[in-house]
Amino acid sequence: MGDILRPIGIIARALDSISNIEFKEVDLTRGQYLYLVRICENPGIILEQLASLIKVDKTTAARAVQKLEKNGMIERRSDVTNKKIRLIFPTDKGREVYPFIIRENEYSNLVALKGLSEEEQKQLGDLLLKVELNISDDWEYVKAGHKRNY
Amino acid sequence: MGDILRPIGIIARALDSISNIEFKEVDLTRGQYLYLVRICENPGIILEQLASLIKVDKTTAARAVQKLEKNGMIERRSDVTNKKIRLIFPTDKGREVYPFIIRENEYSNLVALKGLSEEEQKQLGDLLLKVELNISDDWEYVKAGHKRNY
DNA sequence: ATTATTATGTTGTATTTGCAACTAAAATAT
DNA sequence: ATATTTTAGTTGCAAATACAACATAATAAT
Repeated sequence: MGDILRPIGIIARALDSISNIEFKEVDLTRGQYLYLVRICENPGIILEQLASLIKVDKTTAARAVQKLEKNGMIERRSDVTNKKIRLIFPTDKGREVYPFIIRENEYSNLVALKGLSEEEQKQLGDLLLKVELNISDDWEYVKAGHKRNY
Repeated sequence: MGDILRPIGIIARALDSISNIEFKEVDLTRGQYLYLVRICENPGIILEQLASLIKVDKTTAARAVQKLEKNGMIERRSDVTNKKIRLIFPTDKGREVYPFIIRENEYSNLVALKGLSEEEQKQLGDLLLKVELNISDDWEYVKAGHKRNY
C-alpha cells in the first residue's frame, strides 16, 4: 500500500508556508487566515467547533481568536440562552480581508491541480474527503487521551 | 473546481497531531519524527536538503537536528572535501526508534485509506505526488522572497 | 433535588517555528 | 587572480502551538 502521509504533510506545509508569507500583506500573522475564513463562513461559530473544524488544539484556537479580536478582525457576543458560550462573528474589517484569502487560496489550488484533468481533480477531491472523515475520528480519540493499539 | 487545500490541511494537522502524541512514548518531542525518518532513510544528508525535503524553514530544521543530536538520536560528521557542510547520520539509538515510527505511520495510513479500493488508493497516491511536484516550485519561489502574481 | 459528568473556555508554562540578519565556505564570473 | 554570487549553516528574537491544569455553566444520572 502506498504512503499518503508524507506527500500530504509536504503539500500542507508548503501551502501553509506560502499562505502565511502572502497574508502578511493583509496584516494576518501565522495561522490566522485559517480561523478567519471559517469564522466568515460560519458566523456565530463557537470556539470548540472552530478548533474541531480546523483540527487544532482548542487552546491554540483560543489564542488565535483572541488575537483576531484584538486586531479588530472578529468580535464575540454572548448567547442569551447559554451563558457559557461566546459566539464568534467577523467584523467589517474581517469581512474585507476574506476575499483576499479566498483569492490566494484559489490560486494555490489552481497551481496544486495543474496538469490534472477535470476528472482527476474531482477524484482527488472526493478521495480526500473520505480520508478526512477516516482520520477525524482517530484525531478526536487520541486528543481525548485514548490510546490506539496497532 | 473543487478545493483540495482545506482537506489536505485538515488531514495533515490531524495526522501530525496524532503522531506527536504517540511518539512521546519513544522520547521524541513535537516534529522530531519527521526529521529522524528522513535521516534514517538518507544517511549523510545535509541540513538544507533535509529542510527542502520536508518543506520546512531551514532554521527550524537546524534546531530540530540540534535537538536530535543532543538527545543522541543523530550525529553529524564533517566532510573531507567540503569544509562547510555537515553530514547527518542516525545513531544506533536513532535507528532503534525508526521501526516504531514506521509502524505508527503505516497504521495511520491504513486508517486514512479505510474504505478505499486498491485502485482508489493508487490513484490518490499518484495524484498527490503530482500535486506535491506542482506546489514545490511555488514554495521554493516564495520562500526565496519572490512574489507570486494572481 | 442533588450529585456527577460533560461541555466550553481560560491561563501558566515549555517548546517549536520561522523571519532577519549574520558568518563563512564554495562556486561562478570577470 | 580577484571579485561577486550562491550555498550552508547559525543565532537573536518574536510569535504560535499545545499540554496541563483549572474554572464554571450546562446537562445527565441517581
